[in-house]
Amino acid sequence: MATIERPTYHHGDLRNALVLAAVELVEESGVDTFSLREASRRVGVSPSASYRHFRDRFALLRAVAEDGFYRLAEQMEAEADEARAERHGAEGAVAAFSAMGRAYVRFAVHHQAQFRVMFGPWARDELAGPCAGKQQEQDACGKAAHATLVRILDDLVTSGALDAQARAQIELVAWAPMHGLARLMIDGQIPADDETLEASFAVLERPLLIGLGVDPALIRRS
Amino acid sequence: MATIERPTYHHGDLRNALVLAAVELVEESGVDTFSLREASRRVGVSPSASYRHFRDRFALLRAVAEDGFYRLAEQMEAEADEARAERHGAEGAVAAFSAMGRAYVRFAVHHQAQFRVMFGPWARDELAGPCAGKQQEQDACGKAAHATLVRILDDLVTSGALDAQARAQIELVAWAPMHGLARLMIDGQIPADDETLEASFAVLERPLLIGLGVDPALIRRS
DNA sequence: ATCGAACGTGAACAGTGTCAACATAGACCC
DNA sequence: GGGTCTATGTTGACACTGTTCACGTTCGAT
Repeated sequence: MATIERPTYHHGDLRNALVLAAVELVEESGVDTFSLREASRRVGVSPSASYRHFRDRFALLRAVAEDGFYRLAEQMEAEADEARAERHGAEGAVAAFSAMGRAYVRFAVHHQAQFRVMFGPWARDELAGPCAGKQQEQDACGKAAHATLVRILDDLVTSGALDAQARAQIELVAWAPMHGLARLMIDGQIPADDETLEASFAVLERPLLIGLGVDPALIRRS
Repeated sequence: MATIERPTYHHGDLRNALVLAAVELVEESGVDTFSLREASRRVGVSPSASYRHFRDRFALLRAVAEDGFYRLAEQMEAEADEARAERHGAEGAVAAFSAMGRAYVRFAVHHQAQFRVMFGPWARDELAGPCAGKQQEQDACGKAAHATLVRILDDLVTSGALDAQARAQIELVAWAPMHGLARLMIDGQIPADDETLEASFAVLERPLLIGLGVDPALIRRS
């Protein structure tokens, strides 16, 4: 008794449809109340059908996370490129770095529930079972976003904006504050509106760059 | 059919017992699989008994969070005081600040699941129902820990270690990186062992303080 | 056209949150 | 003491969940 009429017996793209529905559900009502049954229902398929594509409920959530990481990487890359395009040399590299950080936090605030799923506790199992396909990409989960980060950090050094010695530290020194700000906002410790976001980001950015030895003259307002 | 023999019909301290059991359960098997029924079972009481003390499952989790915030505040305060005691003036204030940050991250790593509960999405409902008692403390949830933070930050300024103008920013500039580091560790992005903790903390600390304008000479290794 | 594999269905199980009706025991007044 | 009130705990039920198993349906290759 499928809740949605479907012309064909086979769905055709069930896996993706489930992930999409799961993203929606999670954004609507949170991770805790997320139910595999309701996702199946929304897609118009019996609950057991989902088990052809995901070993269990958490496997589906992991797919939601993966989807999030790809979107995040896209977003970060796009905004970083745009920021760099308007400037050149070290200043461009710093602007790209800054834009990437802002994009990170913005993504979190605009996709709160999905962001929570991305860093949820259901990360490192083996994703075996029927979903072993796409082995190539299985671990590329968070890697895409991380690769973007690395690329932009390297630019900071090669453009001369950052001391090569600081390069080893900056990954953590940049990531932790942004991640912290993002979490504090989506978890309700800091208001999660766009103005607060911009203000908080600005407050965080300067001391960080200066502490790392970046010339303050290279830091510009967007 | 209580699973644990209990001499008296009334438990006597059920509310606290439930919170304690919930903390244990959450640390053992994570937040997602946490069940009110199992907490009740472990205490030796029927599931419905819990509803005399908590409106629903999330109310119990909120109590777990509250418990965590008190423990966190204790820990931070203790370690900060200890660090300050060994020094004096501005150097003492900086040492206390640093110790507090380390305590924050350490607490998160040593009480991973509870820390996650503390910042979970079940924060701001109204905690009505039968648990309306202790109205005085209801919102003091995260306040205790936050008050500790404020006190130590003020010390930074009054001791002269920090420019008064930077005071407005430091709350965020200090909190976000520490919170970010903590989350990255408990969520598996960064190894969660004590050595990595100390190393990462050290990497983060310097640029932060310097970026805020603290004299590097005041920063000492613990 | 046939046949195996991939995909989807239905019914079932145990476990869950939650509620309403009932049972017990302590407190408080006489 | 006895008698009532109220806080607390129990039983039994309902709807829902994750998950599995035996069974249909369709697609693709031979």
